[in-house]
Amino acid sequence: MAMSAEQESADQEPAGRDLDEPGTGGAGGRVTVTAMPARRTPRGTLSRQVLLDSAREIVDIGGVNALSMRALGARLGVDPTAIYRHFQNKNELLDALADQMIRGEEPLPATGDPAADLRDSLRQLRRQLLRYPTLAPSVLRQPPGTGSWWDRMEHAVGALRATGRSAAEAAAAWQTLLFFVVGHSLVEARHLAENLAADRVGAPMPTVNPSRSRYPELAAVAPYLHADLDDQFEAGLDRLLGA
Amino acid sequence: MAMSAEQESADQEPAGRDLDEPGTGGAGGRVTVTAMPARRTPRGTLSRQVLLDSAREIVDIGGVNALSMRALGARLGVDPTAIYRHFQNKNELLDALADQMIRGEEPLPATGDPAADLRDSLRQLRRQLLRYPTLAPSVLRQPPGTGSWWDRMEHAVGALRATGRSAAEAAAAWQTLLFFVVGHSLVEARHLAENLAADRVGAPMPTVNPSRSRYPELAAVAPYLHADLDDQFEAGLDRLLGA
DNA sequence: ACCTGAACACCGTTCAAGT
DNA sequence: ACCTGAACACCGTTCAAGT
Repeated sequence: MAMSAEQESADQEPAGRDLDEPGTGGAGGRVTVTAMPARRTPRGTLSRQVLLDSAREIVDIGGVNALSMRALGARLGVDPTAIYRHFQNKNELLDALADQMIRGEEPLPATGDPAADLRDSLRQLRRQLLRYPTLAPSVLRQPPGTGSWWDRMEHAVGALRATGRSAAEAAAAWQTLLFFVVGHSLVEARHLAENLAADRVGAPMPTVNPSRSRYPELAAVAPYLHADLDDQFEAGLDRLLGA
Repeated sequence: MAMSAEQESADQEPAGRDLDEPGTGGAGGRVTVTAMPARRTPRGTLSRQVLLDSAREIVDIGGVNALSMRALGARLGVDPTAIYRHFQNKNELLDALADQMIRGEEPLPATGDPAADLRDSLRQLRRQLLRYPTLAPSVLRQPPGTGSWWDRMEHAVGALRATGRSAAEAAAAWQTLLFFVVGHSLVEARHLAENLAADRVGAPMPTVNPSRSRYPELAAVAPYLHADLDDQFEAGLDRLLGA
């Protein structure tokens, strides 16, 4: 990741960062990631990679809403419209960002134990989404079966077949697993993003505490709901892979 | 629902509606949902319900990006800032919209066959998300265990227990099922939204056709991947509920 | 070839003013 | 009590111009 250390100079604003999709006007919580030494990037050094790295830093510090063409330009000491030499528009930039998030930086696990490798690769994907909580919903930009998904899919399907599953079984298992991991991670990511925005970190998911009269079933089951999200995730994998 | 029929007067613009999160400037594809008879809403008739209904119409016609405070005001013949009497801000409006999407309009199935009712309720949830493809990601605004989820959860957990599962089993099964349904539906919804934006409807998901040399596992498994998303969804439920 | 600057058509939100 | 209008501080993107 290599995030610049200078991020915490804007400590004056008490509120956290923006969480929600649209522009979010003047009210509290705007963090201007832009404010930087703003070393003017010399001509010819702008490139997709340079832009993507800066964009990821902005997202890391201020969330995806802090990422505007203007903020990105400012961070690099460059006119915002210069970005359009390298990306057709902001959507293309977000696509590329999503692709990098899916790919990640760690190699896919290859210990020789296919069952363990499969689980690890799914944990890896989850970790990757939780690392950029506000960017996580952008995974949906890359439909499974395109871009960075291919390598993950090849790896997972290979592992499934290596555990003795037929091609048909492996195909079906992969599709179900993937949707579970995506669903789980997106719900978690949203929760994480909300906590980051409110500057409380590590808050647990709201405990289900239903009124026994209105929600008798829920009340009966509440003690068994996994409070810990790691446990919940692993239990889901157990269920889908056959513990 | 009850969407006004007058939507297709803005037929001049060839391109579809906006898909992507941010404002999306001048380029093709902007549909102004605003253009309406703009009957001036008389004083005192503005309410949360009126605003939500109009907002849903805008989302239905132009996608979630067409929903701006200004557009909503214009649709009702009202100053945009009047909305702030009824919702603190746009996020609160989107929360309420998400809540209505999760709740839906059909009652939860209650045929007496708990296994069938459970599956039906999950299909219902999926349908509800696919009905507003661009709004679908907003389900993440309501974390499971809040708002409209409670009734769905009560219903599902009740059904699971009625099929003989223990409380612990029912809790674990529900959590896994929910994440699968959410993941599946969000991926589908994105695909749907993209097709609507491009004015091609009913296009299938991109077929996985990997090069046999780079992706041998994928190639072996490709024929078994469900091309049809309904089948894929049902297969996932089979897997999670024990066919 | 690559970047700049001004401009266009939008945003969400606040606040003083009107009825 | 409820709505309006002007204003503020933003957006993404285009296009002619500069170096």
